[in-house]
Amino acid sequence: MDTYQQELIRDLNPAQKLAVESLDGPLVIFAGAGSGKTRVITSRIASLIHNGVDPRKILALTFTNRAATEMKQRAIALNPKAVGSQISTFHSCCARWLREFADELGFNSNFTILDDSDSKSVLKGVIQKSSLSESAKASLPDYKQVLSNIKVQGLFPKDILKNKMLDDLPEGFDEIYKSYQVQLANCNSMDFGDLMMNMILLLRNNVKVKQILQNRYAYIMVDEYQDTNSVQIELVTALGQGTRNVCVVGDDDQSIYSWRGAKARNILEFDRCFSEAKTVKLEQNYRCTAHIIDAANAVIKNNQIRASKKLWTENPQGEKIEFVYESDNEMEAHHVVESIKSENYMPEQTAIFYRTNSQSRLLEEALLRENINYQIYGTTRFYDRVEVKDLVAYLRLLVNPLDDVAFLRVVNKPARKIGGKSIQTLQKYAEEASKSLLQIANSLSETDPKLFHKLMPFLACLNIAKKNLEREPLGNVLSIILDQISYLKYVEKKYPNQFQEKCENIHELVVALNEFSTANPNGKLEDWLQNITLVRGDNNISGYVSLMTLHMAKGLEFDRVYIMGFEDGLIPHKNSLESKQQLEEERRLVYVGITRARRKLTLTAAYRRLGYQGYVNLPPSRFLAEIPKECIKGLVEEASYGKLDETEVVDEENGITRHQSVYHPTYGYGMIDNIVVVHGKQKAVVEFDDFGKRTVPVHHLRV
DNA sequence: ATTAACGGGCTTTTT
DNA sequence: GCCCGTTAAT
Repeated sequence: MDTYQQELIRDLNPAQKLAVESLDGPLVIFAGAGSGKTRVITSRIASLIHNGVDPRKILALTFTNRAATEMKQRAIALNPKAVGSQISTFHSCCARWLREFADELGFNSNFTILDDSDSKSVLKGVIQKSSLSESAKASLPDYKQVLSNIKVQGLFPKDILKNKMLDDLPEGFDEIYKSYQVQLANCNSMDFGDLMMNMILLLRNNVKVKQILQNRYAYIMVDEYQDTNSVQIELVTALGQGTRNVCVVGDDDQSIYSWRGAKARNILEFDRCFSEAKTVKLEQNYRCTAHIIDAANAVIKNNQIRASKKLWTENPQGEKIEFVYESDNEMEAHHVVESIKSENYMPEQTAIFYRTNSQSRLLEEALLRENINYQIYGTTRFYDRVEVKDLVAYLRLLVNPLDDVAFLRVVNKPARKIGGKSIQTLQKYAEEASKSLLQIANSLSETDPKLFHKLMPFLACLNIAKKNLEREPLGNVLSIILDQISYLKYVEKKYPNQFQEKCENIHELVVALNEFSTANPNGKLEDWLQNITLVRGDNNISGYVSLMTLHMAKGLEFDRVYIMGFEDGLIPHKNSLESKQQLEEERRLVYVGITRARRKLTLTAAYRRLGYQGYVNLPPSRFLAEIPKECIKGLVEEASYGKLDETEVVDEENGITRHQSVYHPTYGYGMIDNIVVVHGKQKAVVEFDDFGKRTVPVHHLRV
């Protein structure tokens, strides 16, 4: 062993060393939270290259772009040659391979990748054209969910027809599925599921492609293996069949994507495909305080379906976990923000987690009020904004003229008096001629001059933009489009209140495009487009507090963590209360959340929560009762966990009851809306005449 | 006859 | 808050 390798494994524990040194042959690494998983994988990559393996023959697959980026950066830090290795997400890899082998599948390599909302609108069109009953047509969201479900199981339309066991599918699903795929093929487009499915199709049926890819990669590593679905398993096994140097890493206790087709038992059954596989368990946690690890272990041990494994740590006990029970969700947000202000953790080392995306709104408002910079991971993505999606649709049409989805999105934006009827006739023409909407639109000058006239400005804009595509930086091409269609004017008229914000987004888009052109002088618009569909903006900006769902939190770590909405109905979610399996997954979600915190953790709940319609009362989460008392402070009576206390609290002594007019020394006059217990103390929720709704201690009030 | 604008009903988690 | 069905405007 030379000095480089000695340095690489210095201060690794024995299990980690074993994992880094077992380079050849199949290997399963069970890696508990904070057990140094990424360090192990990246050291393996560095070591392989150091041993003379061509970096390009190393493939590492992850689920999130963030994981891929981090892995790549850390591998490069250990061995600069790792820059040549392919480290990216399943979806990006598949997209890359599919562009390379598109013609083998009858696609053009500039195909469009449809995101979920695009896919939904195609599905909507297909259902409307179908011969389904009206009542079946009404349940569109069902179809979208079923379709995604079917695809993550790797079922093609022909499998649906054969498989009579799938008889709980909605009416006419097989027909819808078939025409949906035909429609997508006509548009030279693929949805997220297709990226995986089409790759499988190639590997199954195309020996040439299979051999090329098997020879291309000598070492394969898969992160978060507990989250793989059957299609991804098939992909990994097919690619790894040649050299059998397949290393998978995961933790069944962190399996939180079963609703997306992930099968945690994949990691337990890895040796079914690779019978000679070795196993390594990483159980020492280097991340969290002992209190946090104790709490996490105590919670997860209530799950019955799991491999035996126990996380331990040598870290100090640290501060107790804190439970905070506030009167409503607004106060909950307020409390978190005040807490962040009062403590001195670095903003980029502070994170706030919640179960549903909608919970972020109040929190954002509270953070904005206090001028705390924050960033949201995941949805509400920049590229999901209407104005950005519209402009991206214009760009998509430049690259892929068959993209009917993009066409339909923007043909009438800004309004050009092209509504449902015009679209119908256009679709009829297109179908008769077997052309895309854009192609047929361009050829209407004789057949339908009236419609053609209405389409003119739209078509002209695209033509002008296309002419500039070769010679101008991409941002300038977008500016030309903006100018041609007077898009800013349209936005100002349609969204007067959000005009400035949307302008900034548009400007940012132009800048992003120009930056891309500068960074990749030979970069094509299609490369940029693929990136924005598959890559989310998710880097950790310094000076910013991070907000995200519990699902997004996996794989991250922060000194200071808050988990909000720790209530039965949110955590566990109300839709998961029915089955034991679903409840266990919710518990794993809590486990993931807890183990993100390095130093201090706060769980918050609200007595009542203002939702889409009025207030709902949710009891504190049942999972609180599973946390040992010595790890946590601030709990109210145990009896209330998982059960709602309906009794109204009234302060008889002071004559304070609901709907009572009161006076507060700071806020003046108001009316009591409700009286609640916070931290065992009575507080009144008061609607003040001049200050709106506030929660104040009862003893500050005068009748 | 068509298109544009307005108000009502739901909201889990994501590549 | 977002998507959809209804009404008002052309």
